[in-house]
Amino acid sequence: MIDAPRNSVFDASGHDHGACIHDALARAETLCQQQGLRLTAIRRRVLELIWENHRPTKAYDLLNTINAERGNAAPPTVYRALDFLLDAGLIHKIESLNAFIGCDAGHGDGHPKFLICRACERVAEIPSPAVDTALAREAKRAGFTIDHETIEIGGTCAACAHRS
Amino acid sequence: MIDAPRNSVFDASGHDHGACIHDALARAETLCQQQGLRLTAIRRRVLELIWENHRPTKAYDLLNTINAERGNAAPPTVYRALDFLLDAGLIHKIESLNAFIGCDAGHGDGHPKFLICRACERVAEIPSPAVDTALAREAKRAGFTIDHETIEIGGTCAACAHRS
DNA sequence: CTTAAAATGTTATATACTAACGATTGAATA
DNA sequence: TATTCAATCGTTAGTATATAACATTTTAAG
Repeated sequence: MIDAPRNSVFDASGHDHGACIHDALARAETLCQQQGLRLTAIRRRVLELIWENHRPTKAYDLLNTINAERGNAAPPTVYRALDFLLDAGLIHKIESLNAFIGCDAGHGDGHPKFLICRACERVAEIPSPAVDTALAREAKRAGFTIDHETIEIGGTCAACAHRS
Repeated sequence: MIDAPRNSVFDASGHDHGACIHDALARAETLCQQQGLRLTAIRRRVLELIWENHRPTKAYDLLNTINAERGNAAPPTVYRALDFLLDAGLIHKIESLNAFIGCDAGHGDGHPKFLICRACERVAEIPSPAVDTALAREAKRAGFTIDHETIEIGGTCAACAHRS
């Protein structure tokens, strides 16, 4: 068996989740301040819920939670917040799950890529310049101009494989 | 400007679409025969409609067409056919579009990867062993076992870039 | 033929997302 | 500080995507 590398999302040991959420929100505050964006109460709360969950989170789960808290949320309430967070680069949408996850900047400068464990439902954002390079080469061969990449790898993480 | 390679889906010239549909259905018949699967009338018709369209095709568009033809189709009619075709490997789902496209085996032995032109809505299934290799290496590093890859590259094909 | 499994029909419902418009808030500036 | 205009939010309604559950029909195998 191969251990998940330290700091991988798949390695839950040594993960101070409170600090993790706090850091993510602090980064969001900073980014919004720098860019002149307004991290309003709803937007902040949605981002916080996504990080608290620390798994791909569905829009309607967010909606239910927010409704329980404030009582007056409708779908647009949540979808607008999600759109804002997506545009700001603070979250990503996982297309294959119709769900949203906090951006941990694990993709570096490249396009985001995800390893998605079907057993524990956790998602690791991985960098891979080699993948970007290979895709860029294929696109060039086809004369294709890349706007956006959806790269979602489903499977089983080391911890879950070990458990079973 | 770079021309799309011959035989690319993005190169419409020289594409005999009638033969293309015919070949796809013949391949499906053969595959089902070999595997003991039943390509029933509905399943065959859904596959045919997807190939006729030759673009990512929505479930409810299929539903409307089939309803116009047979009059008694409900969502499960179409989704069951789609599930069968997906399981048989005869079509792929494009997650970022919630749509389905015929498998042209352009991925070879590797995982399917798609270039999706937002202008003409065409999709090319591309092989890229280099991408597969790079992803396999990343997965191995993380101790992650890959089941399925969703790789969908959105952008503009050569022909559409040239037109504008 | 009989029978059991596979496939389909049918109704209902769950989940995902957006359009449209009025009310409120808040930052910029007259 | 009062005004104003754009951004945000509330609210209603509707569209789009997908599945659950169960009845009926078809089909292949015994």
